[in-house]
This record gives sequence, structure tokens and C-alpha cells, in this order.
Amino acid sequence: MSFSIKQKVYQEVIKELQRYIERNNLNPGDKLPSERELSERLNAGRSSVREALRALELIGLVETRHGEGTYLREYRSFQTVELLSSFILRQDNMKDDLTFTKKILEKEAAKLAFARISVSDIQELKAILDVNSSNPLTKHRAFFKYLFEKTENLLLMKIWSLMDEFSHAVCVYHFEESFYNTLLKHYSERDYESIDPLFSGPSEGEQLRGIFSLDCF
Amino acid sequence: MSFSIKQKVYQEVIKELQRYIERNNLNPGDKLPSERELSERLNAGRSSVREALRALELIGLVETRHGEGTYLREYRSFQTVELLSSFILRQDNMKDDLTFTKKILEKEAAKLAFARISVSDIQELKAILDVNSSNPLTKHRAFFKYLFEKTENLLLMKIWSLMDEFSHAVCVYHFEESFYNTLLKHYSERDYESIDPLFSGPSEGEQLRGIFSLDCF
DNA sequence: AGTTATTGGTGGTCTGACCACTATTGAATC
DNA sequence: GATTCAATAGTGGTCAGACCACCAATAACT
Repeated sequence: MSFSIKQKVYQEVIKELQRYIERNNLNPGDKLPSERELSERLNAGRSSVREALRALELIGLVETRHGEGTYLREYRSFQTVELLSSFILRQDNMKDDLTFTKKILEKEAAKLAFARISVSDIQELKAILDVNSSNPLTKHRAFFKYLFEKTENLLLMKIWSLMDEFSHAVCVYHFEESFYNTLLKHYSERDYESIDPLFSGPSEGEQLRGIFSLDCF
Repeated sequence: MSFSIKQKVYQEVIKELQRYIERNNLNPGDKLPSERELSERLNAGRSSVREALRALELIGLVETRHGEGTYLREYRSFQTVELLSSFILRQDNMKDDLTFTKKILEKEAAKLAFARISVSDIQELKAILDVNSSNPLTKHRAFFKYLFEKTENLLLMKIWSLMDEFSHAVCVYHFEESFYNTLLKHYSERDYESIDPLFSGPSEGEQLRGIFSLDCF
């Protein structure tokens, strides 16, 4: 009585690929054998090999270049988290949580960026506010995109952008006009302590009202 | 002149599936159309549809039963984490982002939960600490799971568990022994202001050192 | 009524064909 | 000899069709 569950071919291929990578000590950027070669060497149909490679590609372990080949990739969990999050978002009716969680991320980004914001950055941010003064949405997005980049936490930014995209489909929000300039003021005065309260807003306990403008449809 | 980047068919199929799930409001356990039907409806070859489904299966979003069909699945990381971990080990540039971002979420959860924590909750949390006193990892997970549930922000919790699962495959961390009790002390003394600094730790500016114990492999 | 055989639908796999893209090769040109 | 450009071989991208194995509902039989 063997416990070895009959694996699908594409799963076997993945395992074989792992062994291959291990044996040959492949690093990110290195080339994998071609689909046809793998198909032959592993005694599997090319379609099965492709199923394996596509799956690895989707989760970001492998990069495929048309006409060139398949390459081992510097792993980033972003695509995966992104994809999973999108499914999770659809599965539950958590659209209410969306706006609030997004705001949390924005607050943290604003605080994280604090240490890395220079005088020229503040000028940049002011320029962003000016250019987008007519459209509060693009202003908000551009403003925080800059801050998130300053945090140098790519994962944080990815999650935020994802939420941003989703929130646009559900419910658009932005801060009041004065918010952005107040934040910049805190930056220029090196006043870290005032950032958090700025996001919490004047009305303690209330989560979305006060500093927010909500345009839902 | 269209700017739409030419996507691969299997990626389009995934997107279509997401839309389909959204439209029909499918929940975990519900059945997806058959491969052949999808192939027909989306004007794609069956092999392309399979590439999409296999990829979704690999990351655990979808479950396939031979002879029955393909079903939407309650997300579980299972194989994904195991698979990714073996790939990730050499590449640790994402490790910092993940751990750090996860910590941010935990901090926010601790603060959000503050308003909703009752005396009995504190007892519950103490019990959790006692029961898991031997294993710092399960203790950390159980402790914060409770807090995240208290926030009643399902999205925040989902994202956190996602990261938690991923982070376990990469690098395990937990707080120092004293951390949990200190947090509970703040709760019982209704001392909201001290929560944030507790997470920031004694060494200002340093992100991961100090209050953390990092067991990487 | 209960059991068994049939059948239709499903995923699992392979093959072969064709297209599109890339990089290399090699010939024609300067 | 160096440069340019066209042919070519190798690669991934996609599709269609053919089987097989498996499952469940149905029909036929006892």
C-alpha cells in the first residue's frame, strides 16, 4: 500500500525542474531548457510541460520571453499576493474594509517616508499638488505614489496600488484640500508626531468621516 | 494605435474567470464551467484554458476533481508555500519587505483592536499566551489572529494571514516574551498612546532589530 | 426494489501542426 | 575587411483533435 498519491504530470514536471535547478545550481537570470527539450527529457507532453511553466510564471518564479526561452527569475511574491488578494476581495463583501485598510497603508507610508523626505522631495510633492489641482483623484494617487516610492517598500506599494484600483471601482475617496499641505508642513518642520493624528482626523473613533470626502456610487 | 499590451491567452482566461466569478457571485465550493465550455465561450484553445486553470490550481485558488469538474476553493496556501519556500531561500531581497509590512499590519491591528478589547478579551489573550507558551510561533499567530478578528476588518486579516503564511516559508519571527504582556498591560490600563511606540521598539529608526527575534534559515 | 451495465460529461495527457518572435548565421554589398 | 541585410534555426504561443481515466446519472436487468 503505497501512500504516494498519483501526481499530475505538470506537478511532476515542477518537481523535476526544482531538482534540475538545484543540481545545476541555477541562479535568477539563468536559462532553463526549452519546452521541447524538457518534454523529451522528462517523457512528458509539451502541453504538460507548459502547464507547469505557466503556473510557475504566474507566481513569478519564472520569466518567459517569446522567441528566446524561459528564465529563472528573481522571486517576488507580489504577483501572487496581488492575484490572491484580488480573489479574496471578490470572495467576500469587504468593500467597506477596503477604503479603511487603504487609508491605514497610506498613513504608514506617510510615516515611513518621513525619514527619507528631503527638501527637494517636498518641492516635488508641491508640484504634484499644483499640476493635479483640478482633479482630486489623480492628485491623491500621484501624491501617495510618490510617498510609497520613498518608503522603498515595494510590497507595501503593490498592495496599496491594488487596493487603489479596486477602490476606484467601488468608491472613490480623497482627502480634503488642506490635508496634503498640512502633511507637507509636518514634513518640512520635521514634525513626525503630528502625522499619525492627521490621519486619524479630528473626530476620534470615527473611521471614515471627518477628513474624508467619499463619493460612492 | 492601441496601447493595450498583448496578453497571453492564459492570462486573459484568468481575468475572464475573475470577471465570471464576480458576475455570478460565486463562492468557495461553487463549480466553474468545464474546460471545454470555457474554451468555447472564450474563443480559446482548451490547452490555454488548462494553462490558466493549472496555474490557479497550483496556488490553491481552484480545486480540480477528475471526472467531476473544477471548483472554486477557499484559499489555503498549502503547496504554494512549500513550493515557493524552496525557491525563495536563495533570494532574500523580498524578505525584508514582507516581514516589515507584516509588522505594520500587526501594529495597526493592535491599535484598531484597542477600542474593542474588553476585560474578558484580555483574559482570553492571556490564556492564549499560556497555552502556547512553549511555542513562540503558534503563540504569535494565535495572539494576533485574535486581535485581527477583534478589528472586524476582514480584509486586513486576510492580507495579514496571507503574509503570515508566506513569511513562515521564508523567515520566522516573533516578538520577545515581554512584548505580549506589555501590550496586554496597555490594553487593561486603557493606554492607547503606548501601543505604537511598543511596536517601534527602543531603537528609533531601526526597523527590525530590537524587539524582534528573527529565526531565518 | 435493488443491482448492474451503459452512457455522457469531465479532467488528464499526448501529438502534431502552425504562427510569431528572436538571435544567429552567412551571403551580398560597400 | 567591415557593414548590412536576408535567410534560417530555435524558441515560445496557440490551437485542434485524439485518446484515456474517472465519476455520476441513467437505463436496463434481475
